[in-house]
Amino acid sequence: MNLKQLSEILGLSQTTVSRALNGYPEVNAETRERVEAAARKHNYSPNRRATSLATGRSMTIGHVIPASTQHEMVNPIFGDFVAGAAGVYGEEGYDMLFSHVTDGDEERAYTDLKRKGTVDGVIVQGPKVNDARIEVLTRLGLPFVVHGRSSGAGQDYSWVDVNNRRSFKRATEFLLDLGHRRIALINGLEDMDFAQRRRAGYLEALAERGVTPDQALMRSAEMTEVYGHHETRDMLALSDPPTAILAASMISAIGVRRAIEEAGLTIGKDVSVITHDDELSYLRNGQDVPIFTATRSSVHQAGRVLAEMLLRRIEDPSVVPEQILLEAELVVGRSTGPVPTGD
Amino acid sequence: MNLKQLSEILGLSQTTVSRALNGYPEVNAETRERVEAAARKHNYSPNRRATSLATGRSMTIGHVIPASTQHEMVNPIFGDFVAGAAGVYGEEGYDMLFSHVTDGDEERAYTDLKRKGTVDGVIVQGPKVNDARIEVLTRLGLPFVVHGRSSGAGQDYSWVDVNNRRSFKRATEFLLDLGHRRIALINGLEDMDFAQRRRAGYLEALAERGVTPDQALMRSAEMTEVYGHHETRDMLALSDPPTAILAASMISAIGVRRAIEEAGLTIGKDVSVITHDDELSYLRNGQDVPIFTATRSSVHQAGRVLAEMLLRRIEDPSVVPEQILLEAELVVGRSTGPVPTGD
DNA sequence: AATGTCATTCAAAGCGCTTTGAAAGCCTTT
DNA sequence: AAAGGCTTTCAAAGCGCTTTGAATGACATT
Repeated sequence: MNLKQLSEILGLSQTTVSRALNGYPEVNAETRERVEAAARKHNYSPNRRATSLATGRSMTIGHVIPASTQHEMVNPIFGDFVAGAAGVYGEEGYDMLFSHVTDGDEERAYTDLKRKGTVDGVIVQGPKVNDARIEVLTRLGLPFVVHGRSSGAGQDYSWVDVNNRRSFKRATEFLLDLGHRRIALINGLEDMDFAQRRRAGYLEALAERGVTPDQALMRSAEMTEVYGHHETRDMLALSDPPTAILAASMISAIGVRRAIEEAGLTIGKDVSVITHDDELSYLRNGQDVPIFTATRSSVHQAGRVLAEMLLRRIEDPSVVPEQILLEAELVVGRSTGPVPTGD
Repeated sequence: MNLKQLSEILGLSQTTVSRALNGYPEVNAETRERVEAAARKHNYSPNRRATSLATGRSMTIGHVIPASTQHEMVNPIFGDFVAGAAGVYGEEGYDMLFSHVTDGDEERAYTDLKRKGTVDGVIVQGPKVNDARIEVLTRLGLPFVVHGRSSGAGQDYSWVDVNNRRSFKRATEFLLDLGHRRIALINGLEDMDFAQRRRAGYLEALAERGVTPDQALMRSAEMTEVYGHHETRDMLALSDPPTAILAASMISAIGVRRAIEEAGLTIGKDVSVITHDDELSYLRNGQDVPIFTATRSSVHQAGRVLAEMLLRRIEDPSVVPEQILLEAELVVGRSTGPVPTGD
């Protein structure tokens, strides 16, 4: 059932039927009702591709997944973020498209997306320091918003980010207040912008209290469970092990906990742990009392906010870029305590 | 730059340029080269929507996410599965589209997808017992494959599944061999088909050894960490607590571990744990020696296999449905041991 | 009665591509 | 020299929709 057939059945022109269905005012109320009834009856809905070709809009939002950072996709954080965005897309009638790109081809991918008209806009995830994508997208004129920021990207662009520097600074201060001096940072990959900012906050807090940072206590990699475990085990074996650990995600914090327990130590007593908590649906930080003391910020919510921002930009691309900086809460759980008195 | 412009530049008809670019044989070799060079030079690539409209193929695969089972998307397992599928789509030039559907509207969503021509096929995830989607899709004639099976769906359809019954039977037997008799099952949601089969395997093993199943030791819910923790804590408080636990996923197993340790017990000694391990990228089951004894089957691999199967069906919808039953390995880790001798 | 206005409706062009059916040009065969 | 067969190219139709510009008819105004 297509528009032509429907209009023939109704004895109307395609124009009138199309207008009736799309809510244009210059259609007789009675006619409109007849058309709508017929559409329902014959189960008509317009062909997306044809509509898209005619209007120049695809009603689809793109997410480009590079093959290397394919890890991006398997990261549980990704799921919650994307689910947040998808909720908004759904409400507004947009679909979400993932384009899987072989490495280094990102620029070409965006160019293609624009030229082929596959999507109306894209969300940039996991921005690195000095991320090239921002310049490419600005140049292409393809509407986009960034989850996070990219230091040194130059352009003025739309983003939503957590105040990573401040939240990690506060977390570090919290540990310092408890008397800890040997504080380790199990960070994410440091070419990621967020990881840089977290480290900056951590270092800033140490500096203000006159604590000299120790390279041996600063680790950086993709935030898996095994990684959290491995680095913790490694650091606990040091002659001067940390008494507190800052972890970058719930997943690596789980590895941290495993290593601490394997070492026969008690979390929150022998070793304090603070993690960043993205409020992942499948990895809630406990039920009533949080398992981990944590800097908390919902990545699901961030997904919603970004999607809304992007749709606004698509509506009116001329609007000036928006920036939203979310503050993370510092919630106290059972994983932190005063520094153990040496004996 | 579109086809018309490109053909004007070249002094050729659109037909010839289109054919040259699409590898049709009836184009002079020299002409083809000229066309290809020009296309590269002017950075031409065909408009997806127009191509799609003309050919009737969208080169897109759909995944429908119901709002309720939106949890589906935030499930870390989902990420790995989808990444596996996305890899195949990428290689074959397909895109992946997520359609977010308000609840109960799934049937309409599929109907729309078909009628609007948005996708060439869909992957059905998380099939329930007697899943209605299979009948709908068969009726619509929209190519599809199922990740898992749906008992009682009647139709003959294509699927890839893990032998859940057998793997949970083996895991149970493994525990029985170690002398365990109080074996708990922390299952997934039991309207999910896979959970039913796992329970069947578990019960079968118990029955063959003459062990009477205990309802108090069988739990079922969405496989989060908190759930694993909660049920374990609850069961350990029983007057006759389990000495072994079967968990449905790494995530809930992590919660199980937490509860065991909180109770001051040692995993693998006081309580044995076996989990199903989907080989999630961010939640590897240890590095060399597995953390948990586990039934292991890569969900990433399943994603690849299903995607390939679907593309085959799209190529030739008349081909008879394929079915692949994957066997899970039973790998022994440090979470299982002989039943503690009562004292 | 002639003119102007408004509310409705329509025919046709256009979005950018693929594909059908025909034409043109050049060889080969008779 | 005419006919037939290849190879290569092309004009035009068609995919299903939106949208422009025009037409129609009813009604109010002069």
